[in-house]
Amino acid sequence: MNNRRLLVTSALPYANGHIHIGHLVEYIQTDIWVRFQKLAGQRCVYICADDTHGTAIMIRARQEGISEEELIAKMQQAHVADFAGFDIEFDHYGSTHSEETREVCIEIWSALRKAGLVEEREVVQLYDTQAGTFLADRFVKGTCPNPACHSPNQYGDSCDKCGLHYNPTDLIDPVSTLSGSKPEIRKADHLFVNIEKLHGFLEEWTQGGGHLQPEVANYLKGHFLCEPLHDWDVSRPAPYFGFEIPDSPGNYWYVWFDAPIGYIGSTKQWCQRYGEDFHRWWRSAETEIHHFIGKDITYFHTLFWPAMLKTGNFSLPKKVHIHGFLTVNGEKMSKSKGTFIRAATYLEHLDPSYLRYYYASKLSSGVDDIDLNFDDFINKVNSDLVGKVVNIASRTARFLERSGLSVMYPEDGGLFEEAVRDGKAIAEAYDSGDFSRAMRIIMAAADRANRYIEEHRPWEMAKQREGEASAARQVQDVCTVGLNLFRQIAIYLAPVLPRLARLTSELLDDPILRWDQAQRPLVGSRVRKFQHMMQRVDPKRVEAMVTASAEPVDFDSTPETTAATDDDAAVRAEPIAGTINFEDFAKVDLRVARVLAAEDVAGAQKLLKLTLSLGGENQRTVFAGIKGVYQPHDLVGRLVICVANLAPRKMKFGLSEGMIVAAGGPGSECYLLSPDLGAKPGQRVH
RNA sequence: GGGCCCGUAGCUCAGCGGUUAGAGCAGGGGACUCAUAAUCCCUUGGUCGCAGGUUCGAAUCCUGCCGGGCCUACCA
Repeated sequence: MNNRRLLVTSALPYANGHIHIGHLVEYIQTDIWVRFQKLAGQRCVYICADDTHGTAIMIRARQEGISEEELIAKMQQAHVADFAGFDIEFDHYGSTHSEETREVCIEIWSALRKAGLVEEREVVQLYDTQAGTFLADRFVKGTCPNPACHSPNQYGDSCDKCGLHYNPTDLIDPVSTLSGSKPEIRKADHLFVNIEKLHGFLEEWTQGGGHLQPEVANYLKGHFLCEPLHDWDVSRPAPYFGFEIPDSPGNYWYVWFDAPIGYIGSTKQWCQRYGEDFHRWWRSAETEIHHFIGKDITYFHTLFWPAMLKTGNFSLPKKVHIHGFLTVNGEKMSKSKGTFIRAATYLEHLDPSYLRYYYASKLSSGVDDIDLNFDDFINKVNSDLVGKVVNIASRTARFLERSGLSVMYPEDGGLFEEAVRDGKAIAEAYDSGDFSRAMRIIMAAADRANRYIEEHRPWEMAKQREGEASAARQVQDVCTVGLNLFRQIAIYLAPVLPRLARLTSELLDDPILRWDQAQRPLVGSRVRKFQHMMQRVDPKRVEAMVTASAEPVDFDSTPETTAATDDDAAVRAEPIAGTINFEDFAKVDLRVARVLAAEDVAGAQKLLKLTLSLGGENQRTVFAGIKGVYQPHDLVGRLVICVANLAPRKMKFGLSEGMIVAAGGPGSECYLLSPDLGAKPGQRVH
């Protein structure tokens, strides 16, 4: 396993949005893996870049009134800053909008042509004459073509009301979301890659060689490779922000064609910068290529990408590491709930080490989703990192400020050796991507260290009369053991917590640079004055971060949303009730009703007597506690909502056969609900 | 509609065919006071989503169902 050459990539973030905590799962995961490999002595290069092309970028630049180049430059700057804030250390961070990427695109394209894999076909699409562009499905809205549905305001691919799938050209009254104008149907020639011709190769590559996690290989086999592969549409007609296809003027490569090529383009830039031989990295069996991606882009990285590399005569990935998605508190990230947290927002409130450790403690080599649960997050970080790990240094280093570490490593009951043996298992876990296993082993070592200190009670010996050399030496020995156990742990955690490794290096005046430093105890060296290495997580800061994230500060919000300025007084006064299922809800029969008559009830302080019509002969007498808020003559004729199947209740003034619904707290304001225009008495509310 | 993944103690997860199912955190009791109310010892707590099947033996394999997450859509 020694002396490997590794070229590692994370998926290229799209230049249309900011980095958020969901993205960070992948970059932190990759960074930990890379740092581990480097620490272990491998030659390892971490390459990434911004993904900059496509319609979305073009549109966004127009909206902001700047050029695409300005937009992507601005975004790249923001991305780089976010990554740096989380200690994600790329060897090179480039852009797909580069000459190097263009060169490689041309190279692979020529190879595809030469291999006879490119075909031209006509595609019918909607075209926005005002914006001067073809419209992707999501840029068209109209009425659902299903005669039984006809829901308005549906996207160009399917109806979210009836579920029908159709072509954007089938929409009734289609409207471009870009200009609001009515698009026209136009034809254009597109270029397709016939990857079915590489079916045999893809079958072999995906199913063997350990290039993919077993569940991924299985998934591809069952769903793509069991039948002919579809041609891949890789061109888009002008206008389009991207690279124009040299032998097909007016057509551009689709963003997903050049995005992965950005891995190679960015490596090329790195090679030029450091005088490396490009061919040794991308066209040589001596280099292992490792891609880290999310499961949503499996398809591109495990079928198209290997097909392109193979045809272009580049090295194929040794492994594509696929991770799941992030949920927050068990749910998909939500802008309104404040769980859609941008990297920059996180950094304003919390230490990046917390998130790095938390993700590490949850990541396995599988494709499972991981959940960020804030209570768990606070507990885990405080208890594992501050209570256990940092605590070891905190309770021993102070005793060694004067004496330094013992000159000979003392007898420790085999603890140091035990942790040396752990190092092997931890290294294997890191290498295989099973970080949560590594964290578990490390925390067990931390528990042993704390127990050791507890049992040997250095503080008692320290209290003994001054001048007792033997007692002083005992304190020194016990703390030398404790601090060495801590140092091992800091080395093992260095891929996850580079900051802690740096602080440990400073404390012991001995830089942590290599994994195998954990195999030999440090002796005789001085110990600097101890300072806190990590603060506990303050739950208030987490809360503040969520609150800050709930504000609609991002550029991505859809135009339909309104900035919410309402306060939460009502919800605080009366908290949301426990969850019910649909059946519970369905038991309540709410109906539209018209007020036929309304009268004061003699002797009653709050009640009005209402006669309601549910249409036809259906009439109800209802006593409602709204006297003083509504005048009887204002109610007659209006529509209200009533609970139609509520058990009748005998009241002092007569039988009430239902209830009308109103908003507002008890005894305070009261607002009757009424249906929108067009509702008829007797209609049920669903 | 199709698919992938998950469902084990209050919470987060490990175990993935073989002794009485484990850990951390939280809860309860005690000890200690060097340490960022940290640490140490003891302890409560589980029909391993449900129902069938395979097996000498199933949390672990198979089938179906239920619940959750996610992806995708004339492409699966």
